Formats: sequence, C-alpha cells, structure tokens
Amino acid sequence: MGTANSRRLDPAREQAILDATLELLTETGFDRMSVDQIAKRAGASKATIYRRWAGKADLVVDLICNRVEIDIPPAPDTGSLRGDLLAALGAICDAIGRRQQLIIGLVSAMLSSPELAGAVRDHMPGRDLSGLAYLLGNAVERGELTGPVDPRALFSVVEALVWRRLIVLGEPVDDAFMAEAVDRVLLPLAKTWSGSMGT
Amino acid sequence: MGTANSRRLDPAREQAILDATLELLTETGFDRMSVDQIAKRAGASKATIYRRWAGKADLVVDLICNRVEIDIPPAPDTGSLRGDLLAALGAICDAIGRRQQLIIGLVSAMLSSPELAGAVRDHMPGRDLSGLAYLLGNAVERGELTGPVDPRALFSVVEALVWRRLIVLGEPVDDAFMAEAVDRVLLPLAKTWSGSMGT
Amino acid sequence: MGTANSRRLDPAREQAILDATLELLTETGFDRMSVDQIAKRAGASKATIYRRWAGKADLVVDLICNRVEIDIPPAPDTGSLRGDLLAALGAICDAIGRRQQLIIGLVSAMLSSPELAGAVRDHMPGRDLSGLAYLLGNAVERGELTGPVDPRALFSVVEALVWRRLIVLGEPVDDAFMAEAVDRVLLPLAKTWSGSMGT
Amino acid sequence: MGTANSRRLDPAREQAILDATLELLTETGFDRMSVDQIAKRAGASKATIYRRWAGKADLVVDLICNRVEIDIPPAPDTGSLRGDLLAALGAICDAIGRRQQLIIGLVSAMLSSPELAGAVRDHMPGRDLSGLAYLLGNAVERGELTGPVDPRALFSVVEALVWRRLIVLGEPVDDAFMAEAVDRVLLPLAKTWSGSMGT
DNA sequence: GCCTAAACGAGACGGTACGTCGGGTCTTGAT
DNA sequence: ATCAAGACCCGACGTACCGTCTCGTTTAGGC
Repeated sequence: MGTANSRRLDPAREQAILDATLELLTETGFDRMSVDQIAKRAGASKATIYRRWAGKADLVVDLICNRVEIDIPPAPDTGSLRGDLLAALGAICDAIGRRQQLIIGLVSAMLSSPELAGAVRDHMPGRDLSGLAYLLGNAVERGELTGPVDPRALFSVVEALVWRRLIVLGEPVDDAFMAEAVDRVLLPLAKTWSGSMGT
Repeated sequence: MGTANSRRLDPAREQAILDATLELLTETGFDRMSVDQIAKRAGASKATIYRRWAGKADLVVDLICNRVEIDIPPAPDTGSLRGDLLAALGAICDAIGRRQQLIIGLVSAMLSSPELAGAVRDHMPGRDLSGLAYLLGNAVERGELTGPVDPRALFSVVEALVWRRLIVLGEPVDDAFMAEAVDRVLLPLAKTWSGSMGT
Repeated sequence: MGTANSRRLDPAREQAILDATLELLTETGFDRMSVDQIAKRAGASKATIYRRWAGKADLVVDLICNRVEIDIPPAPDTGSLRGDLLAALGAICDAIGRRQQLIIGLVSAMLSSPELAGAVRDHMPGRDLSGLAYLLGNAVERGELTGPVDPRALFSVVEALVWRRLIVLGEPVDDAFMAEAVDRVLLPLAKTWSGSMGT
Repeated sequence: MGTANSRRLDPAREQAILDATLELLTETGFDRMSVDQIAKRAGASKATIYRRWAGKADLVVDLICNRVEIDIPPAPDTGSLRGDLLAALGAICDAIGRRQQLIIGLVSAMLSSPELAGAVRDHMPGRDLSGLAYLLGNAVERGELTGPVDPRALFSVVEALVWRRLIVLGEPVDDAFMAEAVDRVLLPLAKTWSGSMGT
C-alpha cells in the first residue's frame, strides 16, 4: 500500500513534513520549534527534511509562500463603499488573524537571512487584488467615487497598517482597528485619489 | 588607573558591551551574533553581560530603546506644508536608514519573545512629536490646512509606511518613497482630517 | 550485450562488488569505507549488495575468507630446515604483507560483531599445512629433527607471532622479523618437540 | 561543596567521563557505545567530552593507555620455574580476562585510525617486566636454567600467544591455554635460550 | 595602610539544536 | 526476476550557542 515514489522525492513525505511544520509553528513559534521535533511529528527523518530544504528558515518560508493559501474570500458587495471596504478588510484580517503565529514565523525566518527574505519577496505571489478592484469599481458606478482608484496603491496602505498593528503594536487586527483604518485612512484616500486620477 | 566603580556595576563595562553589541548587530544581524562574540569584542566576560541583561534579546532591546537615540532633528520650516513634511520625513528616514540593521535586530529580538516585545512597546517612549505638531500648526496658520490635525494619527501612518517599506518590501526609505508617501498619503490625509476635525 | 544472467543472482555483479570492496578496503580501511561507496564504485546498487550479504562486515568477511585466496606457494626445499622454514615463512609473510590492509579490515569486521567473528573462525578453512608438514618431514629424514613435529602446533606459534607483529606492533613482517622468528622461536621449538613426541 | 576547578578542565568531570566510558565499553563494546550515552551516564555534556578528546576513539585510547592500570601483581615464587611461569601467566591472563571487552575496544579504536594506533604504541608504557625478570633469575639460581634469559623476548612470545587466543581464536585465556603455553612454548624456549645466551 | 566585599576576565559546564553522514530497508521503472 | 537508482528511517556524529557557575584577581571604601 506504500505510495512512496521511487527516484523522486516522495510528495507524501513532503506533505507530512509541511503539516508538522505548520502545526508546530502555530503551537510554539519559530524559535522554539526544532527540526528534530518536526521530523518526529512527521514520522520522518531529518535527512528527508534537509534533502528538500536548506534549513528551518527555508522550510518555513516555503511553507508559507507556496503551501498555505492566504485565501481572501470573494467580493462582498454590501451596497456602500464603506461597507465593502470594511468587509474586505475584515476578510483579510480574518485570514491573517487565524495565521498570526505563522506570519510571525515567516518574519522571523526572513530576518534570519537576508537572502531568504529576498526569496520570499520574489515568490510571494502578486496577491489577488481583483476583489478590491471590483469593490472600487462598484463605488465608481454608484457615484461614491468620482474616478478610478488604483487597488494596488490602496492595498499597500492597508498592508502597511496591518503590519504595524501586528508587529509594531502587537495588537490584534480587531473591529476597532478596522473601523478606524477604513474611516480615517482608506475612505479619505480613496476619495482623494478618485478626484484627480487613479494611477 | 582604572575608573571602575567598586560595589557598583561599572558603567564603562556597560558601555563597552553596548558598543560591541551595536557593532556586531550592525555587521552580522541578530541571529548570527553570539553572546560570546559580544563578550570577546567588549573585552568582557559573559557573566558581566548576564549580570545586567537577561539575555541576548534583552540586551538588544535595551540598546535600541535606551542607548541609541533616535534623534529626529528639529522642525524645518520650509515655507510650505509639503516641504515641511518632506523635510520631517527625510529626517526620520535618515535616522532610520543609518540604523536599518539595528532595527531589524530589534524586530528579531521582539519576535523571539513576546514578553520582551511588550517591554519594548512600553519603554519605547512616546516619541517626541512636537516637531510634527509645530509643522502642522504652521500649516494651519498659513491657511494650508483648514483646521488642526492630530500629529499622533499622522505619525502612526508614517510609521506604518516606513515599516512596510523596511520589513515587508525590504527596500530603503529613499527619496522616491518619501515623495510618494507625502504626496499620495500624508498630504491628502492631513487635508481631509483638517476639514472635519482634529482628533 | 550484457553477460548478466537473468533469473539468477548475477555472478558478474557479485564479482564487481567484491572487487570494489577489495579496492576500497585496501585504500581506506574498514571504518572509512561506506557501503554507498562500494555500490557506486561497483556500479551496483545497495540493494544488490544487501541481497547477498548481511552487511558491511559480512561482506568483508566473505571477501577475505572465500574470495581472496591466501595462496601460500608450494614447499621450497632449500636443503636445510632453517632454510625451509625461512622460505615458508617468507611465502606466508609475502602473502600477508600484500594484503595487510585487508587483514586489518577483517579484524575490524570481526570486532564489530562477535557472531561474525565466529563465522570467520568456522569458515576460515583449516589452512593447508601440507607444505609445512612436508618440510618438517624432510627435516626428520635429514636428521635435523629427531622425531615428528605437529605442523599445526608450529603453525599456531607462527600465526601468533605474525599477528602480534601486525596488530600490536604495527610493523611489517620483514626479513628481520622472519629471521628472528625462525632462529629464536621456531627452530628451538621444533627441535624441542621432535625430541619428546610429535603431538 | 563544589569541587570544580575554574580556569582548568575539571578533573572530576574527566574522571566521571572516563568511568562512564569504562562501564559502557565493558557492557556494550566499542562500536555500540555512543558518545551521547557516555555523556548522559557521566552526567556530562558532549561539549565537555570533546573539549578534552578528539573523538570516541581518542577517548578510549586515553582510557586504556593512561587510566586503566594493567596491574600485574608481584612475583609469585612457587619453588619451580614452571610454577612461577604458570603463576605469572595466570596473573596476566587474569588481568586481561577481566578487561577482555576493554582490550577489544582498544583494538577497535586503533583500527579506526592508524594515527591513533601509533599514539597507543608510543604511550603504551614499557610494561613492568621486573616480575618476569625476577622469576627467571630465581630459576637460574635454582639451576633450572643454565644461563640468563631476556624477559622481554619471553614476554613478546607470551603476548603473541595471548593476542592470538583472544583476537584470532576468540577463546578465553583459561587454564588449559596457560598450561599448554607454558609447557609447550615458554619452558622450552626459556631452556633453549638459557643454554646459549640470554639476549 | 590594611581588610572586606563587590565586580570583574576568563572560561568550563550542562543542555539543546544544528546540519551531516552512514547503515540497512524498500519501492519503482527498465532490462 | 534482477538490476540501478535512490528515497527513506534511524541514530550517531562533531559543532555552536545559550545561560549558569566557579574560579582567582582587581579595585574601592571603611577601618
């Protein structure tokens, strides 16, 4: 019944190792998680791990960049720009909140080695901004915005606010945060940008 | 000949250790820097280090929070809000840019232990925002802003953008970044906020 | 094109493996020689090795006991007992000297597992002592010995002296050694034993 | 109460490690004994072991060469050369028999690395042959030997016979062995040698 | 000017994790 | 059916670092 592939690294082992890493990363964090623990929990051997990844940091980076899907659910359409933004931000924050420990692990790994950080930035796939674009398009149609707004620009601000909240302030991305972010920053910016142009 | 104080921890040793830490942190980063290296370079003993600080992370935190002065030079007054904001942001980015490695070390230390992160947040003193407040006040007087703007709120956005740039993007805080931050984010927000109220 | 026998363990593979083992054993010694190396050099697979032998030690033991013929050339007949003994010992030492590394490997393997050591002792076939017997017989006929001498007993002493030289002293079995062994030990013992009885 | 020496490697730890090594070597043999086991049983850390010795082989060699005294009890004086030789050989075999496992470990270590083997041979202190010399002297006085006999030469033969018994034959050095060794080899040689000269 | 007590450098120590290597088993695809 | 290729588990290896501890020395400050 063995499903092991010969000649090729066995994908089943790979998955077991990634699963174990995910669990341990969530439970104990990056620093306190050892490669031996991962191997033991995955029922794997350390050699099997090092055959695929260069080390703990590399493993975690691969895990988060390529295996864990930061799936942000589809567009919300609540009838108002503010509601849509809140819903979208809520979805993002939800996804992040459930993986807060993971993200901290990722940052730890990136800080461990600059080369790795570069790899993360390259492989971190261009996030799907279609939801945000759709939402902003709706607002234009509704007349809430006078012109198009670049979703990438808006997202970069969202990203900045979320990271500051998590890393610098160390506080959760809760409703209060979201409300303030939308009302004080995102809505004003969207309206301003839509006035001139949407680069 | 020695200037060491008996009965009291010798401040000269402390300084030597902090200096060595600063050097090594800048040269090699947090992870690759070992306490033994610090001790050797400071001509100190590990015991002397551990007599004062709880560990590597604690040492780095203390170094950055209490010893390295993030001195943001005084207000600029260039005649326009945009110029003032650019100048102020430039000063901040300058101070940060010269200590980029340090800041990454600080983040590493904070991620290493949540308790420590809390300590950092508590001791990271409320930054001196008088310069920013002064600058915003001038803009009101000049008529560029229609009402008062909370410097803390504006600073939190600045902070968010800078951190994203450094940690997430891994790019330097250069002129292009500053110009975009001011023109696309800070000025719009300041104007919007000054219109309604100055919370 | 291949000469490989299907359906039966291919003797050619066996020989290639043994050859590679012999080479590596001679070059690097027992400990430093790995099964992977053997496989690679033989152009064989580890599975093929373990299909035939129980392990590294077993392989080496088989190699030395059954494959490498410790061929001691025929009787010399130099006209005197001393000359004959020297010639016979010379032949033995020659055969051993050329395989010194091998023998050390054998001892390593035996020390690795007592069970194996037993196997070696059982399979190390009663060496062909006919040459020695012939030589001793000649000496009796010549009158150099007053009675028969058990060649096995004499050989066991020879064996002991040779092993001590190789393992304990770590010195080669050269002419000086042989001369001393014959003159100081073997000849006296042969003469003594022939006097009383020939057990 | 701590007896630890600062600035210098603590002899107490050294002894604990050597004791543990001795135990494990006797219990499980050289190959099956791991450095981790030694460390655990000694209540020491692997670093402490590697601070002193270059590896497992080096440790074992040092243990046997410099720490375990192969104490051969004093001269016997039984009234006859045969009795004296039997008693002396008995003492040697006793000492060896109780450390058979150790000796096999030593040989394993020596075979592991030729450099080490050299070190052993150099540091293996010139055994105390005064007992044997005394015994042979007594035999001359008694008239059992007609002239002096070199104890070193006789000992080298003893050594050879004992090693062959242990390593090649893998049999214990028991009474039967001793009797045969004395009657068939040692006594004849001693008598022969004493006849001509005692070099 | 001694005497005591603290702080110091030096560095050994127990631990834990690292990344590597070798032995022996097993599966796959090709011959 | 046997083979090469090589992935796999296991467990040992030797190294590095952390944070603790103990030495013997230096340096003040109180007598």
